[in-house]
Amino acid sequence: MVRPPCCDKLNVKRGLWTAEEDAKMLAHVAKHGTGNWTAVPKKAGLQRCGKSCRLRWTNYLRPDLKHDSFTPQEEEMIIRLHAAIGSRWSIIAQQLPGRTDNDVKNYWNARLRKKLSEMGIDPVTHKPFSKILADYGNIGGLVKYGSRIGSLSRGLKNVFTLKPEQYPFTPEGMSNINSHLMTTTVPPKMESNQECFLNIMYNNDANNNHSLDLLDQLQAIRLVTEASSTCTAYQTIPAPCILDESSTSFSWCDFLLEDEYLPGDHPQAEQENAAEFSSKDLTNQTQNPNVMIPQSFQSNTEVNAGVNGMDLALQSNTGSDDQVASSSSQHSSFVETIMDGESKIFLDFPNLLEEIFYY
DNA sequence: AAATATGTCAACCGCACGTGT
DNA sequence: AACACGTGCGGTTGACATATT
Repeated sequence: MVRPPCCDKLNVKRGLWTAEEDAKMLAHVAKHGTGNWTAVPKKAGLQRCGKSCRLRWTNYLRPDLKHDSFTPQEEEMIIRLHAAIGSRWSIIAQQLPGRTDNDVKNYWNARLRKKLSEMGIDPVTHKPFSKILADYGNIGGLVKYGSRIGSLSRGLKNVFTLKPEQYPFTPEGMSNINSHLMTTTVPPKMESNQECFLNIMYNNDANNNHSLDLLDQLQAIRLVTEASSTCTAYQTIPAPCILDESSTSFSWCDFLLEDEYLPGDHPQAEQENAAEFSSKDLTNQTQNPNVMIPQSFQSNTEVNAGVNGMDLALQSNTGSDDQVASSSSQHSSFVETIMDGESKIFLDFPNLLEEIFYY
């Protein structure tokens, strides 16, 4: 069933708002408050769609909005949160007082995405392009022109795409991709800047005053939402790079190694993990079957619970079908597994329901 | 000075979800 | 259960401003 348009498009004004329209809108809200937006145009004497009125209010006229440029602190926060939860602009905006989701989204698209790209970091996965292509090469498939590499956003649209003019090699020459990108596309200086940036942005920082709890919780949200989405998403979750801020030993190199790995890449680690999962950590797994926590991660502080969960969900999701199968096998269905995992997350982070999803 | 390219950001669109009937 | 409606969200567009050629 095709939904009818929310308003008669022939009789509504579109485009930029005039000062007069803004004044009418403000007067209406001052008198009647917000809500029932479909009735607002008529009541306020505006030839606008109700949706347009709401948008104008929420994105521009609201008195609590900041209209100045983003601060470095806000910029950093956006990058961190984007790394944690992706393009959930409304959630990110909630952590930045006076900013709207539209502000944050525009700022990301106009500035931050480009900034990261220029540093050789994929703005969607927050991983170096060279790493993404190296991983992609490891998969073993040939890359066709126009195929996606990295940039695994929910919508799968905002992607880093190979174009013939950008990478004018033939498919037969694909074996040269990695070396080409690692030696030519990312010069030493860029790598240095990249590592410095990543250390500052994603690793522990004594001067960092952002809420670790919040970021951990957002990680947990992403775990839940990603796990609750399609099975395909299991293979496309971006790496959680902002995570381990409390760990003093965490570095970018660790991140690269701890990142989603392919079965066979680390046979020893797989064995160790398998042993751990099968024995004493069973308790943890049953508490949250989607979050399998090996000993190496459990040694961290409790505040990393969500983070660890994310890491390991990634491992199980992206690397080992066996792990997924074993965790799922404790439940009668995939859906039950997801539901149990979700319940556990919200038990662990009860304030998520009150704070993060407060609208 | 004019043409073109690029950047910014307000606004629009379609879809999903929650709620009421 | 099915539908209508209101609302919110994320992706995209397009107008305008600014920079570059």
